[in-house]
Order: sequence, then structure tokens, then C-alpha cells
Amino acid sequence: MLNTSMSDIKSTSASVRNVSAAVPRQGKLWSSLNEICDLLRIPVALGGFHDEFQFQHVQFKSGQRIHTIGQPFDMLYIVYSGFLKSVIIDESGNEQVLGFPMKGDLFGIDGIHGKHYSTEAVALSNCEIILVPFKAFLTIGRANAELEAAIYGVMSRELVREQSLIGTLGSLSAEARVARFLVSLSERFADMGYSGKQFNLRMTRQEIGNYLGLTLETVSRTFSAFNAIGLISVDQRAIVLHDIQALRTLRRLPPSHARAKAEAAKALKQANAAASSAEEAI
Amino acid sequence: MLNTSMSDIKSTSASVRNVSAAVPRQGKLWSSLNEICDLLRIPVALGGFHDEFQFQHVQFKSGQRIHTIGQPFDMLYIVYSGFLKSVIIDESGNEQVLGFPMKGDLFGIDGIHGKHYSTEAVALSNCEIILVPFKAFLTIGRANAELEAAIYGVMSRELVREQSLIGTLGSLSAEARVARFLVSLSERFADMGYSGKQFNLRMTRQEIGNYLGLTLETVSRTFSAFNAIGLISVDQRAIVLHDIQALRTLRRLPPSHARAKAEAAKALKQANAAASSAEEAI
DNA sequence: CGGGAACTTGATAGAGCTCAAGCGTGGTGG
DNA sequence: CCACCACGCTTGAGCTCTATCAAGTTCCCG
Repeated sequence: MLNTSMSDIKSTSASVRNVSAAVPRQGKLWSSLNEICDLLRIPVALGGFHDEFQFQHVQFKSGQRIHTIGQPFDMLYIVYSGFLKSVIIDESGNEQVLGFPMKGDLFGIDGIHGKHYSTEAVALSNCEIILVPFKAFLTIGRANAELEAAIYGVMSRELVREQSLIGTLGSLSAEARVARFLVSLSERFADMGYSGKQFNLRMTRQEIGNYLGLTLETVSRTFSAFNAIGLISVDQRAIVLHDIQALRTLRRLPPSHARAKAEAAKALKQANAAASSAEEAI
Repeated sequence: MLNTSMSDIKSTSASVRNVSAAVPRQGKLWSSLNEICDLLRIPVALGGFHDEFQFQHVQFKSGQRIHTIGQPFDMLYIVYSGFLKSVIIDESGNEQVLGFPMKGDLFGIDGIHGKHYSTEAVALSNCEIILVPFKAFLTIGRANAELEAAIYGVMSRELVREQSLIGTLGSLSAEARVARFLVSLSERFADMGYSGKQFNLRMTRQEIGNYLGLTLETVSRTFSAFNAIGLISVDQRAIVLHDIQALRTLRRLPPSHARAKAEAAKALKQANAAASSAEEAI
């Protein structure tokens, strides 16, 4: 067992209890501060002399919870690889998806205020997560002013991301929400070095819908509609974006009956043309 | 003119330009660090020995902008008195209200990431705002570890507040959104030492609707419906909450036609009772 | 190969939006 | 000081978008 190495890290028994469900098996086991800054897209203006700080990696299997609501806070987490969702659960048990953390994202910030997590993070795939004890986090900030400013920047970034989600939920049509969701995924994949044009969704229609304030049926229908007009190709989780710019600026699709009429008119015209040419042939 | 005193504060020309529109006239002109911690509800475990830091107050008149989108970031702001709204404006010019900062709230955090504000803050009433240069903010954090942790806590609090708004927008009916909005206002007024039971709205129906992802008509109708069933009393901006607990847990009003039917049935029963007793009297 | 979860598609209904008209109110200028 | 005007608010009617309910199909995992 690797429990011996795990006992080295400075973390409370609470987090060890939680983390023990996920046994490190493969992959990197520790990251230096420099690697972490790199992951978080913090410009490190410092030479690589901060190797005294090492942060443990932990593997989670799809479906496992990294932290749960109400659990005492003592860790921040950084995604090294894999895909997660972060959710709140309201008093009547309804989930609300808040985001889909992936490589380079920091999560768990909501726990700082109140000393308990107010959200829950669930692995959507096998994941490798870097543990950052909050105490260590504070220590690092104190040790390096520049880094501390960057840390505020990362938290601010998260705030801005949420504000943009509020804007989406508050004012966009279902189609526009789905379109922007795809664009935002595309950009994140591109950032991670993958194709921004084609990728696999890591979440269900249900989760997408919940995130966007829509039902899974509406998400599915919208995908189909985008597919029908050639904006994208969808096959289950596989997505190809054909016109990212159109998706980015889309506000509302022409009403389906208008589209149907247009299609019908076009088909009719073609049929007539065919018929007349057929007549001519006779 | 008070420009001489304003030139004392350490702020860039950009912020001075902006701030110069609002001339300090009355009220406190400076706050100590201890007063600020108090305002932000940070438990100050330290004696009042941090009086070397002083932060300027500035008055804004209703309608004035404290900062605008794209403006270079160098200040955080704390509301000393008055009411504001914070908004983002999307690429096609649509506003989205993100919140209504009031006494004790910190705003401008969104500017840290990216060095420019991504939101705009507008005074809804005459306001007194405390200027906190970000540089000074960082310096304070470095000077006092405890305070720094508290600062992270305030940012985290803001994040959690936004998450709760996302939950509201993502899954609640119009009625539930309005109900919770009233409850949340009530709690904030109570925190500030005012009545949580009756207060005046400081924002228009339009702004409330925008904040909640609804139209102003829906907000108005919902207020009227709550008023009709005795949950609240509304008269323009004046609000009285009669049953806060009901508002807190409300998910959906019984459909209006059902209510109408119920009302009709009740009225009928009463009428019948009256009729039969009248008959008896005959 | 079987079973369950995820996804698609259709039909229907209703919540909330849009458009429209009218009223109250507060601020402003004559 | 009054009259007017603009803005905010209310209320109504109709319509649209999206949720809901209901099958079916596909895919994946055991």
C-alpha cells in the first residue's frame, strides 16, 4: 500500500479519510510549485528555485467524489488530468451543475469562506488531482508576493467565469446557451492542446442541461437542430464544430417552422425543376 | 476644492480622473483598517494598532458610475453607505445585473484578473464608497497573515454568493426567484441593522427582472400575486414581508386558475352558507 | 447477449415573454 | 405653485419557447 507515502503529506485526518478512497496507481505522484504555476497559467517570473514545495497527486476513478458539501475545508485542488463536474445541491435535493473543471483548473475555493465546502466535486472520468493544502497555499503566498498576486488573479478569474455563466443563464435562448457552451468547451480543449474543432463530450445531456438551465431533451434537440443545419456534427458524445464563429454569435435560430417552410420551398422548387425537365424529356 | 487632499492618495491618474466626478462633500472622509474589517464582517483578532493605514471615502451621486467595463484596474471598493448595481454588458450591448452591492460589500474584484474591470458599478442612490488601492490591499495582506486569510475568505464569500445566484437562475420558477430575492434583501437589510420585515426597494422592476433572468412584467405580476395572497404588501418601491418563511421555501404558486377556482369555491361556499342561514331566518 | 443508462424524437401544455394600453408619481420648468 | 412630461409600474391578451410526458433506439458494460 502507498499509505506510508500518504502519511507524509500535511493534511488533516478528514482529508486523508476522503482521499483514501482513491489510491495512487500510476502517473506522476508529486508536482513542484513551478509545475503548478504552469498548470494554472500563472506566468512564473521566477527561476525554478521553489522545489522545496511538493504537492501530492491522487487518482480518482470516474464517479468518485473529490469533496462533498459540508465537509470541512482544508484543501484546494488542481486538475492534472481528467474531467469533473462541480455541483451545489439545494435544500430540496436538486443538483445544480456549476462547472466542469478540467486540466489546469483550481477548485474547492468555495470552501475557504465558512470553512466547509459548499459544493461537491465529482469525477466524470478517471482523474489525476493535485492536492494543495490551504495552509501550504497561504505559506506560499507569504513567501512570494508576486505569486500571491497571481493567486488573487486565479480566484478573480474564477469569479469572472461564473459571472459569464450568470449572463448566459440570465439572458440567452436555449440555442444560444448550447452554442456558447460548445464554443467554450472548444476553447478549453484548444488551450489544453487538443483539437478545438472536434472532441468528445465528457458529460451527459442531463449534466449539460442542468449546467445551462435547460432540460436534457432541449439540449438533445438543439444539438440535432445544429446538426441539421450543418453547424456541427453530433454522434452521441462525439462533436465536430463546423462553424465556430456562427456558434459564437448565434442568438436564436430561425424558427423551425420557417426553416421547414424554407426547406419545403427549396424542395418544391427542385421537384418542379426536376418535373419540368422530365416533361421536356418526354 | 478638495483636490489637494485627493492628490494625497496613492492612485493612478486613471482612477483620479474617474473619481473626480464625485466630490467629497459630507460624511466621513477616511476609514482606518479596523473600521474596514468591521464593515467587511472580518473578525479582527488584533488590537487597533493598524491605524497607519487610512482609506479615502468618496461620495457618488445616484446614477454615477464607480468604474466601467474595460477601465484599467487598480482599486477595490467597499460600500460605506448607499446602494449600487453591478452589471456586465455582452457583445451586443445587453446588460446583465450581477448583484446589488450595499453597505459592507466589496466590489471590483473582477478586475484583478486581466488588469481591467469586466463589470460596471453604478450608484442606485447617493453612495459613500471607500477606495482601497489594490497595491495597498496586497501590502496589508503581507503585513498580517490572519488578515490575508480573511481576505481570501471575503473573495470566497463572493464566489459562493454568485454560485447561489447560478442555482437560482438555473432551476427556480419565476415566483421562487422573486420570493428568494425578497428574502435575501430582507436578510441583508437585517444585517445592516434595518428592518428585515419592511423596506424600500432601491432598484427598478427592470433591474430586478434582469438580475433574476425575468422581464419586468413578470416581476411586477409576481409581486402583485404575492400581494393578493397576503404573502407581502407592495406599493411601488415599498415592501412589507408578511411571511418570510413561506417566501423562503416557496417553489411554485398554485396555478392562478386553480387559485381562482379555489377562491370561487370559497366564495360560493360562503355565499351558500349565507343563503342557507338567510333561508333559516325566513 | 441481456439490461440499463444515455440519447433521440414526438406530442402537448403551460410558464413566462412580447406587445400594448393606461395609470401613478416625482421632477422640472413655466 | 401648478401643469406637464417622462419614467416607472400595473394589467391584459396572445403567443412562443421550453418543459413535460411518452415512446422508441442505441450504446455500453457486465
